[in-house]
Order: sequence, then C-alpha cells, then structure tokens
Amino acid sequence: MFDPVCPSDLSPIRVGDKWAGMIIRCLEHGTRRFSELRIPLRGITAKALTKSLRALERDGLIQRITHLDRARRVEYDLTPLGRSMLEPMATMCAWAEEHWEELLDAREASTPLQRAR
Amino acid sequence: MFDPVCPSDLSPIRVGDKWAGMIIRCLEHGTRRFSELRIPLRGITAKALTKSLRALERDGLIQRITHLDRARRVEYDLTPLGRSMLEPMATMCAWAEEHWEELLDAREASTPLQRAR
DNA sequence: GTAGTTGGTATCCGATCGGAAACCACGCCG
DNA sequence: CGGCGTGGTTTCCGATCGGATACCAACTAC
Repeated sequence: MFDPVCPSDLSPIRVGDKWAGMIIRCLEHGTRRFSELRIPLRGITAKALTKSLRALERDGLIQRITHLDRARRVEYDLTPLGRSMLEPMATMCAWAEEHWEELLDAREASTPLQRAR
Repeated sequence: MFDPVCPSDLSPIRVGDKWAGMIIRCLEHGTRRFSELRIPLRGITAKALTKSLRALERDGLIQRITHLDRARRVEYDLTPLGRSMLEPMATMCAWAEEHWEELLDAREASTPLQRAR
C-alpha cells in the first residue's frame, strides 16, 4: 500500500509524526487491528506504531478499543474528530499532486553546496 | 505577531520544520528582509532562520534576492509555488480553528501514565 | 507441553532538531 | 578610527526521532 520510497516525503506538509498520516488513511475505511496496520505500513516497527497510535489517541483522533472476548484483541478506529481530518488532508494531497512536478524540479535544481554571496 | 506559546503547536498539521509555516505567512503580504523576519518570529535564532529559509528555497517555495546596491541587502519573497501553498494552509488553519476546543479537550483528558490492559 | 500469534515493552544506538553563544566579513556612519 | 547594523557561520549541547533487536504475558492450536 505505502511505498517504502514514499513520494509523500517530498511534500512539505505533514500530519503528526512520520506515520500518523498513513495511519489515518489506513483507518479511513473502517477499524483495523494492530497487526493489520503493520501490513500496509511496510517495515514499521512495533515500537514506532505504538508510539504513533498513542499520540493519535492522546490528540483524540483515534480510539483504542480492547475486546475481551476470548483472545486478546485490540482495534483502532477514527473518532469523529479524526474523521474530520480527512477533508483537509485531501486538500493537502491535491495540492501536492498538483505541484508534484514543480517540487521535483526545485529539488533537482538545488545545488546544495553553492550560495552566491 | 506569533505568540511564544503558539497555539498552532497544538495542531497535528505542520508545514516543513518548526518555523516554515510562520515564515510563509510572514511573506504573504510582500517581500521581507532577514532581520525583518526575526521580529515576528520572536526569539528565533539566526541559525534556525537561515536553516528554514534555505530549506524553503531548496523546495522552491521562496526566493532569495541579494541586492548589491549600496549596502548588503537580502530579501525573501514567495515564489508562485510558495504562494500556491497559502490556500491549502488556510484550509488547515480553518480546520484547526474549528476543532480547537476538541483538540484542547482531548489533550486535557489524556492521563499520560495510564493504559488499561 | 510446546510452539505460534497478538499486542505490545525495554534497551541501545546513531541521526537529526533546535537553542545558546561566540564569532565574522562587509559596508556605513560619525 | 571605532563602533554599529546586516546577514549570516561555527561550535557545542541536550532533547527528540526513529530503527533494530530482544524480550514478554496471555491466549490458542496442535
């Protein structure tokens, strides 16, 4: 789902920490379990995922639900507040897509070790 | 202009590094000089400002103009690309303002050292 | 009973962030 | 001549980020 060479790193806009934005998008279409989230977020470590989830929960964007039926089972879901972020996030994505080429060009054109005095 | 206890730290959305978003807004109404930028960005160090400006320049969002008339004089200006960010940024600000109370409540309600098993 | 899954924690590490403070080249002003 | 303003750079430092690795308790399946 998310490319390890994720192009979204190019965008200057970010939501929370490195993974938060992707997590929110993963939850867009319904609740997900801890280990389900690890699949699309290729290579995320348990520690990193836990940390991001806790931060999102603290900010009231997602909800953590522990089911006690039978085995251990934890689900994560967007809160209404979290869901309300999808709209501004879409705006940002649209901007990034629209100016994709310009962003790439700017990066390429920058000669990192020069600065005219 | 920018409160040292800036409420925008509460928003999970960020543009570039710590200062980039504010710098862009400072340039919204016209070109600014290095030392002019330091005033609204209360307490920013020269190093931090330089770093943010270089990053924004590298990403093609701002333009650095050195005037050689008389004394040393450097001006910073938004590029069209940079200016195009104002719109999505406004969207984000609107979201943050709209959900301001909820964000505050969520932070307050979070008891950092508890986690039910 | 023992191996596997789930949902994590704990520890270590190198890289980066961001502030404080010192320094500096250049030009101007008195 | 000396000091001041401009636009930085350099060094140091503590805090944070994010990855790798090891470990773990509870439950289930074989």
